[in-house]
Amino acid sequence: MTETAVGSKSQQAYDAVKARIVEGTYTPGYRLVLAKIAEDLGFSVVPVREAIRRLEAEGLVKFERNVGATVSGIDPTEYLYTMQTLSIVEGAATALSAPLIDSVAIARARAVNEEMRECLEHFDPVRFTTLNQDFHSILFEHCPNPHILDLVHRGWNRLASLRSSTFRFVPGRAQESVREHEALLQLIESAADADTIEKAARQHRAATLEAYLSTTT
Amino acid sequence: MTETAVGSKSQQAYDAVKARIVEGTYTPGYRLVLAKIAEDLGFSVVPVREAIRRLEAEGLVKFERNVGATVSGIDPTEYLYTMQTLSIVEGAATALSAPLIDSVAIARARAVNEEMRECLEHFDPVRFTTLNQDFHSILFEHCPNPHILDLVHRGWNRLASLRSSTFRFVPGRAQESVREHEALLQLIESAADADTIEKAARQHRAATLEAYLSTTT
DNA sequence: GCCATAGTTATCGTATACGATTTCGTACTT
DNA sequence: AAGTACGAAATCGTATACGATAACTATGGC
Repeated sequence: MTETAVGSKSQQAYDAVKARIVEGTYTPGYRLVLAKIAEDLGFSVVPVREAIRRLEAEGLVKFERNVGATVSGIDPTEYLYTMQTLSIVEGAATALSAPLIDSVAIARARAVNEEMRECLEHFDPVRFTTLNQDFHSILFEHCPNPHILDLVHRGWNRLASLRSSTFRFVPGRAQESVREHEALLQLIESAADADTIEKAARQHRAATLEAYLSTTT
Repeated sequence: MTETAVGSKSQQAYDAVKARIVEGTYTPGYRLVLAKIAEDLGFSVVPVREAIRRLEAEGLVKFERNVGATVSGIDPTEYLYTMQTLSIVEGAATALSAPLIDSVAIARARAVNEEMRECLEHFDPVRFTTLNQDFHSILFEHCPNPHILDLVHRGWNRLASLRSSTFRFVPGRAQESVREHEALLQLIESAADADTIEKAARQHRAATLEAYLSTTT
């Protein structure tokens, strides 16, 4: 058995659809027709329905009764709300996580940040954004409260569909970002109090949001 | 048609099961058998399945593949996590909401708090807890970010099943709580800065959690 | 007398089928 | 020519049916 972990067909359907949304095969506004997806995947509509409902609960798709599901786009307002929410929960998660981060994790994070710095030369927004997630994951992943961690993951998920291009819109922000990362690491290393770390982490994300907003206005 | 607003059967099933969990008909650990619920409600299992999945996404039920769903209990750890999460998101929601609260809403909140104070005489934990939710709802309901608001609602939902008795365990906390409410109102009235309000709201909830924890240890 | 194993039952997972609702196109009326 | 009403096609919502999985029970061997 090479594919033990696949689980139920609902699960497979969930993974498949989610993957296509994240990788951009299904773009925002795309009409998700149950029957068609079911046929593509090779099974019936029932598991697909469940998968869609789960994605709806996570906010990745919008569902309208008797009409159908569409990939929920991120209009600027939606982006703002999501980022703001993420700034709050991620800030909290990072603060709670900080005391539990050992020195090897710090080193890993610093290495990732170094890669980001190098990446600034011949700037690749997609790669930069991936590294950015890696960096922050290291910081908040030790958060002992699974609920908060779950909220952080959901936030990242919601951004996933446009995540690949976040820094495309605000290239100038990238350098600041790398600097703030280092500052954040030093706060954690020096065992700064939770409130300070939370504020810094929240502010870091809020700054990215503001940078984005200033390009559109 | 006297029941226009009921919507789909999935929705009805969702509402029905959720109601029974909240009101305590289905206690934590209760085994939710799809076929039985379907029969009770008078329709087939398919809509019930979807309802259960939604409740799972909200954390009200736990689902195990090929085994079934049970009402997710709140062991002390779970309670701690939920309260901590709620303290963070509710604090943020209250701070964001504060500038938008007009004087009539303040007056309403104050009236509710007055009721709570009266309620202290011949203490009724259930009524007190209901009023407590009313009070806080007034404060955070103006939060302009729907995602955060949604997280707050989910948090309250998770607590719903044991909410009716929260203050039964910590009767001493009730008086402090009323005092802190008034302090919170004054902060909002005086247009205190967001950070101050957020801290106060968060601390208020954290204090309830600590009071609860001190009874068990 | 206890443990292991096979059979049974309860319950879930998925497929298929059909009725319900919405949407879109077309023809008819003004 | 524009608007409305009717009808057809697409899609969703739910029911029923059956196969799959896991918990339970009883029986046999040690």
